[in-house]
Amino acid sequence: MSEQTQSQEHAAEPATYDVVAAQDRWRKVWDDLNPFEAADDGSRERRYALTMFPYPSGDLHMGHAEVMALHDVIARYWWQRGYDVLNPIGWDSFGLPAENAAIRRDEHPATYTYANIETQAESFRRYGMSFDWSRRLHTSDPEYYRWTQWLFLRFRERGLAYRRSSPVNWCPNDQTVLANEQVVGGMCDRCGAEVTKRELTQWYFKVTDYAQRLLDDMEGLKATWPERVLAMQRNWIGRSEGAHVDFEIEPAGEEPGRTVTVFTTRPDTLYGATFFVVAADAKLAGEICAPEQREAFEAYLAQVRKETDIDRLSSEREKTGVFLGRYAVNPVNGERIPVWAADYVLADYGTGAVMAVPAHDQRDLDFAKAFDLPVRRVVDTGEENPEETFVATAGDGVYVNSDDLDGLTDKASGIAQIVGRLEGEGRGKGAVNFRLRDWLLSRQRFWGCPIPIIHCPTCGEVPVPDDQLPVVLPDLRGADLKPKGTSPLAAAEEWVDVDCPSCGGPAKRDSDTMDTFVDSSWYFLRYCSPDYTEGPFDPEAVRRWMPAHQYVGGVEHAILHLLYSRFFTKVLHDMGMVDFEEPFQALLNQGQVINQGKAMSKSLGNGVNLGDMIDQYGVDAVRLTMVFAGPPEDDIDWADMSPSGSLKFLQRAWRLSGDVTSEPGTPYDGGDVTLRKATHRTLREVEHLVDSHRFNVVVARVMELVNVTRKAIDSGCGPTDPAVREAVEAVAILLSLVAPYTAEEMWSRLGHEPTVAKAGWPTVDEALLVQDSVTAVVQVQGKLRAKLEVGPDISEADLEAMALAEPVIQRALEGKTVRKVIVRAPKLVNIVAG
RNA sequence: GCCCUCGUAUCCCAAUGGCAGAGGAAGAGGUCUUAAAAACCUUUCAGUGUCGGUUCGAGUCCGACCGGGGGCACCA
Repeated sequence: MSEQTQSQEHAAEPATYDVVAAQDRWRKVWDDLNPFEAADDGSRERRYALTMFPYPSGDLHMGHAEVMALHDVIARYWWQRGYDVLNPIGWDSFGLPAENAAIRRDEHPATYTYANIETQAESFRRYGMSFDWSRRLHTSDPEYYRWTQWLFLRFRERGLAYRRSSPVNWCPNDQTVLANEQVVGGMCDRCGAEVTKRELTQWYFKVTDYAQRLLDDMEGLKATWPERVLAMQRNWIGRSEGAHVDFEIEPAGEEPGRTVTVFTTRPDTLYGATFFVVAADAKLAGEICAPEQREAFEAYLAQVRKETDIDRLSSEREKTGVFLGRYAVNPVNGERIPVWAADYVLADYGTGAVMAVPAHDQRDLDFAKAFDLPVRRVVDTGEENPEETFVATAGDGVYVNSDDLDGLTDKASGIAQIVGRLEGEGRGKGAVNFRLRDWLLSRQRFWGCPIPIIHCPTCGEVPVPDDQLPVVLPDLRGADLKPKGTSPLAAAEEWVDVDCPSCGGPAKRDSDTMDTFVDSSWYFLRYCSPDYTEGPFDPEAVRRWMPAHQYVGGVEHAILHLLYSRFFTKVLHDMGMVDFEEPFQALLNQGQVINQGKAMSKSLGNGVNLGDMIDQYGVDAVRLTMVFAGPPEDDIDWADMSPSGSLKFLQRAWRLSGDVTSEPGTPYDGGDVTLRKATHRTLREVEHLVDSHRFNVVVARVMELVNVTRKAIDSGCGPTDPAVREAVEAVAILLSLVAPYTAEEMWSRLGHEPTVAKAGWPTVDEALLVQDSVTAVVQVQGKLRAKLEVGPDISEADLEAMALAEPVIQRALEGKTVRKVIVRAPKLVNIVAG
């Protein structure tokens, strides 16, 4: 500010505050006060505010800015309400990107990772996050992954971690296997390369054992989790009800007969089965193939193996397959039907074999058409006959050509009858099948948690004894980490070669590492007792804090991380280690920050750098912008944002604090009632708004309070009125949820000691919530006709009488009979007349 | 194809089934200023995607459709 303008100012008060200086000043004060460590002493009710821990890739971006701002509103609100808040932070610090970056830069992944963590930690501090830094953890620390390994071994003891050979998703670029969840549209979730299949022996978690419980327990989350997340998990688990039906495969020449079970959701169409299909890449196909068809089958199989998921996903695809030279016998009518191998049947769903009912399943019908196989309608739905139209019908209808089912008219009884019969004859039974597959957890990469298993030629799989955990990653500094299709760990001979813990003979360590989703499936438990050495967590500490009251994070983890964490929690429950079955009581998914129509990202070049925004507008303006942008779960279009508007508002709020002329501690009692009412009404409303996550409306309410306070000072009760002090103090406390630096500036200017973050929520005076008069609306036939000023506790009878006495109403009712009067005192009267 | 979700002013968005507008952005006008910025004041703008139903009363509840976003999908 120039000397000239300063000399013209009456009050020597500047019109704005120095954002940068304020950030520097309060950052130091907060570091000294350390106000956000959870006391965990039982003096106050506990609340656990959890935010999805970040992956340490470079510095923070606007996505972090949004989720952190929203999350911090909740945590800071809880502090103000007097709870003991657990608001921890940590890093999901194992993973491929660090490894790839390290290969590019020719340095150790740990160097890159821990440097990024420091950068992000510093940015979070600058951003004013109310984290409890004393509980910070990193999943790549041996003290952490020791317990990841320990948990793996416990899962294995319970039969929930096992090894098997099967075709797996393979990313040729990252040179590692992927879980189903990491394959999106046939592409690698990480690098976008086309995923292929490989036959490999891999570790799995038996998440399918928990499919039904994962589904059922979502009932209890309905009120507090977003419906779309529950819907996604439901889709992913993919429960379907039907039956297992046994078909005999006839002996053929030397080949013996055998029983093959199929899963079907339409056992009632069994009489319409005209052929039988086995997944070409299932073991079964090779086993039952007749010798004279062997050559044709092998050729077909080779062709199928070459296909990528992209090929398979294209919907307009012609059906392909090959006859296996064998016949199956339909258990209900003894009919012989040919057995084919095809790629439209999946080896890893159901039993890898289906009964084909072309009349009532479009895929089977397409196949029948391609190979000129018979079609037989067994349900007449009233639609055109699929035998002629080649359009399968799937609805209810009258059963035909179905022996004892004939004449039934609905699916439910058809299914019940045939399943009953099959069960009676021992040829089938009702069954449930899930789309969910077991979780493939091994990865052929270096920067992950080693699998604590030793392979011994004599003893087989031997777990590393608990007292030898953790199996620490070898220091491969300088070694070649480039992906080669086998884990880089396999090449570290002095690490791999060990004595068998069981027989003492020479053995080798398992050289795969775990999927990083294993690390993140239990970190929220570790936060409760991050230094505990007797187990992954202190059961008592977990009992005190868990389940987390609020989890905040991106919808991109709707399936993967959240499903896995739920699975882990249920297993731990069954092990008796925790006494709850769901880890996250409530879930909030923030939207994405969109720029130029797409989510911000480095590769698209549409990113807006958080540091730049902070330099330009300050931390508080950025936080306020993110919170005010709209409902938290909606996407934010950066083009609609106005951080400069946010800064303008903050300065406007801040100016109020300089106008207050009363002393701190002045009783508010005698203050201007109108302003006091506005203050107390705002506080009460904000309580409800925060609880229902309508943070954008919280900001609007604070703006409103700032506006009326401005008016009160300039043209109302004036700056000396205690109500003004009360209002401005309330504004500071309210702003402390969103704009901590500005709030602290105001609090200090109001004559208080830091920190405003712990000032405490003002007690709402119920008496000040009562309005002197209310505007009652009088409607005739639902249309507004008059407004009345009435007392808030007017009786229904009085209000009705007043309404009917109103001249406007009497005119409107002329020549009509009043049929009904609806009175909702004190707000509304609706007169029905005719 | 199945499932979830959203649709209010120029834009972002509010509105326990009860007066459609709280807040912001943009626009217009004004006060202050030599001027501009800042600040302050005033002000314009929709009948809620469409159709139907429930109700005394529907932006809100129900159904169908249209449009946007998302999930699942050769899953038998």
